[in-house]
Amino acid sequence: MTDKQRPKTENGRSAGPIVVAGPTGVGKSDLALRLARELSGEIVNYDSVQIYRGFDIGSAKPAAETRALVPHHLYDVVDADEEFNAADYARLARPVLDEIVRRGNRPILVGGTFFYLRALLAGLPEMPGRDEAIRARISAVAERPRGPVWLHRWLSKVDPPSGNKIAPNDRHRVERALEVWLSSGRPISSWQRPRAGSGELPAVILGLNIERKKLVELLDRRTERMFAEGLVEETRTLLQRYPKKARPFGTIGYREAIAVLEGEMDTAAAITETARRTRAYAKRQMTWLRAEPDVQWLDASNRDDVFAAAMRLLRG
RNA sequence: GCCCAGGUAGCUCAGUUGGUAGAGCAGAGGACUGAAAAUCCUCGUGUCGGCGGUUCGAUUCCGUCCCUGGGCA
Repeated sequence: MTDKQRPKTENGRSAGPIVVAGPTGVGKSDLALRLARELSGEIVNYDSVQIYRGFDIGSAKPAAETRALVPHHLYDVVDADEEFNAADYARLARPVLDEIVRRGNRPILVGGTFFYLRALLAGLPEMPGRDEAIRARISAVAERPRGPVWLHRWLSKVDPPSGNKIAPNDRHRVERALEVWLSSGRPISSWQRPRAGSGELPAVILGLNIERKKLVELLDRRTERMFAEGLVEETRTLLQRYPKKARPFGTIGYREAIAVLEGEMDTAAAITETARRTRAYAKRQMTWLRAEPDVQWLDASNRDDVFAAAMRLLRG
């Protein structure tokens, strides 16, 4: 995205959404809040777990008091037992963004699920969506002893590029590719993203980053805090409302909390494991973001400094 | 002091019936087309505790010493 393409308002500021990105725990929510207050912004979540009702502690969801300060959108809008994915997210978020702009405010996207962000900003190919019946057939095969291998061979036959690109063990992608093939008769690799420009939303992407060692410290402490603040109890309550196989129960922290409730892990082990997975997650986020073009990197070691740097960047 | 079990990759360990060794985890890098906090891919030379001995060759067998854990005194 060049400055030329970016629409300008009367005062010369770019009017597109601001995206706050970076690994988990760097202080994205904090910066987003400050920016929102300064720029009459409204916050829009793009975190795949914070979107769920009731998954608060483990997802580090902004507190109610914080949310009262500035409009916050797309938190607590999905139930854990509902099917929800990136396409649903994009469908949900697009009108929210439009309304904010219509109100004359600035959308500030904050979260960590860059796949959702991409689905929203760049769009997804207009290919068939999820089909539970087809899914069921495919996973029935996947359950068999050599099932996954068989599925991957099948994929390679009907869609060589995908067979080549997707690892046999990457069952989510193998199964989705076959799902598209079965429901459309077309290989998933033949579906293209919508043309650039059509519906694409211009955005300023702020990438927050801090030294890895410092981040790890922050994450370890945050994990301990989550358990101290009652992550296990929160999970116990949520399990009364949603089936254990509900998607968000597989996420970082909740999976471990369930293990504690079932007596498979003691709290200390759960904390270690959660911290471990959090670090791995932060790393994956950095990998994604590094490959993303047009990210404006900011040093997030100090909260006041990032804010100042972000403002300078947005005004300049 | 004696007996037993160990000392192998940052950690937990496997293994070599003697030919200088390999998994998981950690760590690093990467992928990402409706499960994405998910799912997956790539990367492992380390005086195999020290010193001697036997041997063409020892991390592997023998001796001895050191260290750790447990037991007995």
